[in-house]
Amino acid sequence: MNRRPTITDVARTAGVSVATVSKAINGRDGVSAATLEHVLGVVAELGYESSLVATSMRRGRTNVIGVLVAEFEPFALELLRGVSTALQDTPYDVLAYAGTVSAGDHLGWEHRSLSRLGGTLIDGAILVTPTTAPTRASVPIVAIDPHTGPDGPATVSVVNLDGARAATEYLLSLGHRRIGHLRGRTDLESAQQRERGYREALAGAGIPFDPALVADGGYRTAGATAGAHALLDVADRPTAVFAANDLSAIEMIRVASERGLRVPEDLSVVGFDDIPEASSHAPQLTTVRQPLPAMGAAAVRILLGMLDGGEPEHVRMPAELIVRGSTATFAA
Amino acid sequence: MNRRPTITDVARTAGVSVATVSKAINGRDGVSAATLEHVLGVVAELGYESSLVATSMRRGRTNVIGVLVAEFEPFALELLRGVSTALQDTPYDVLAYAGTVSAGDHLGWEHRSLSRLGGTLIDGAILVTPTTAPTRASVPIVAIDPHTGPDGPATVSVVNLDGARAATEYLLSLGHRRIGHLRGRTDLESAQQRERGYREALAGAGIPFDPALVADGGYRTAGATAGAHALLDVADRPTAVFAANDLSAIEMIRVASERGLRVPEDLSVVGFDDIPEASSHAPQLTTVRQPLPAMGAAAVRILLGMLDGGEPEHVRMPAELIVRGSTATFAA
DNA sequence: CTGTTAGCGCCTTCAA
DNA sequence: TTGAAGGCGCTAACAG
Repeated sequence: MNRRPTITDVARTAGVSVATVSKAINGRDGVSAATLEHVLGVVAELGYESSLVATSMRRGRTNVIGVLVAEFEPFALELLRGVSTALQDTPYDVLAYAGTVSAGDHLGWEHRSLSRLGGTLIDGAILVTPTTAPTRASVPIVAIDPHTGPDGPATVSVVNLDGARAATEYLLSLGHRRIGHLRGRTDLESAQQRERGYREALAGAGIPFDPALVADGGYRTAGATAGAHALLDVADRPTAVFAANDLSAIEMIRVASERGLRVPEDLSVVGFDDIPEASSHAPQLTTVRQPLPAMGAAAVRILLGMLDGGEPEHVRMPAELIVRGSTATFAA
Repeated sequence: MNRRPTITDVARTAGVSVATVSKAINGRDGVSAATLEHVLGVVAELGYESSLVATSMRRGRTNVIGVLVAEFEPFALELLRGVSTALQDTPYDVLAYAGTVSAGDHLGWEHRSLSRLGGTLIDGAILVTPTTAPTRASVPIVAIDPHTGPDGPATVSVVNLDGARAATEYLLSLGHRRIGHLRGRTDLESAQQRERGYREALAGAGIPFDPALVADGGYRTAGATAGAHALLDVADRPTAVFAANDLSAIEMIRVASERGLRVPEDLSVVGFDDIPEASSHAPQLTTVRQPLPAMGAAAVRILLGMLDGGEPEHVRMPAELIVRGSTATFAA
């Protein structure tokens, strides 16, 4: 647990000033070949690496991109893969940060994380499903699955409306007429669009909208439990459910099973996202795929562009229905 | 892109000194109730959050745990989930860092990352499959799937030997006699143990070891390609392959398919890890499961203990054979 | 070519 | 109860 060597240790060992060491390390000129070699030798010997913290405090740039999340859940992790891969051959390192929300923080985790890391530790940030549209950011920002629609910061998202419509229309094509919706985090544009897609598909099929068939899921397993029960408690219970994401779809299935319903025989369920769990689940989940790694990569591209003086962009990527085993034709 | 508010901004706005703001924020006493309220009001108004960088530079602790990885691949991501979950109800935030290896860095990414973040940004570190046993660390460390065996830093790993033996014995039980091994990163203890388990199983069945049936995979997709080809190039080619991890198992299957071999009909393949891809792959992968989230949680437990003055521990978790579709009986 | 100085944002003595 | 001063490790002026 001995202290890491600092630039001062290097300077003392090499018998030169701290400034000279700094110059040597950073390849500035104004250092003789002999001194340079000597200093670098000491650096290697001591195993010195400059402190990211001190450097970033002094310098503007750190060459680190931050991926800010509320929580490391599958959705964020898949994005992270894409981000990481896209940053592979750039000089940037990736730093993923999950900030716990302090109790009385009204501004949300993204504000806190941004404020704590931005301007110092990270050169730019990718926000995953932020709960708010960050204003006054100190670094360039790209939001994935943003709070608001295309305005303000740069955004990357899928065509949620089309995806949701496709999912619902697929259930309709299977003969279902009582179709429930376990909706997502209503503060996110994605959840709103998915509900809208659901409604539009119903309307297109001439089915009147029944408010009782929509319950809150909040995109999270824990949050979906009550909603799942609620949907199954409806007198004329739905024969199919379009859940706003895979996590809540999986919870929907779990709750249904708990109540003795078989999926897909007694209840069809469609999710959204296509996280890895979707295909490893039993039964495998019919879902709407978001190209998560590609979305992460797109966010990187935009962010690097912005760091280079470019304009914020708004990218929409396609969503694709993936039919698997959690859906079946409605047997009246 | 306006600058984030600093403590100085708060002080100026509130009409007090920086020191007073600091005390107010950190709940130190020596601040009158009136001043406290006023200052906190300004803090809220300005949306001020202390800079993690500046704070960590000045203070020792940051309440941030670092998960240091070479790359965000599935193995690391699954661990990250466990770490994140385990840290949920603690005051610690999680910071995952993937440091790119600078060209001529002999000491490895973990040294660099540790040196750059340790002692300043993070209070403790969890190292994922480090390439070297870090000495002289400035913060408590737990290594997952460590370089060396149980000595030095705290470690978390599975019983690789048993897992590998179980995998190989399963292939033997299916009637296979020519069994290849696509081995892992030979610098890691896990890869060595897995090869040993493979050999012991063969020996136990009275099958002489054939060096031609062992090829290097290096745990990575790209690294496994050549090894996969090599195994299939052997005159009397293996009818089954035990790959040292899932990523190389999947690559093994891809290469086999490319050469017109069907899995599992013509070639059985077993992996190791049970990353999400294992079950979503077609065919689903027979593999040896590592309880990755649990391992991440165990690392957290140990690390928090060490931060609390506890001793380093060495935890071994069980590995379990999961039989799926990539293996079949050998039809002579 | 080298060293001295100042200061990034923050917290902690120590004085007033 | 408050504020002034120093310093964490580092880099960018500037001076020698």
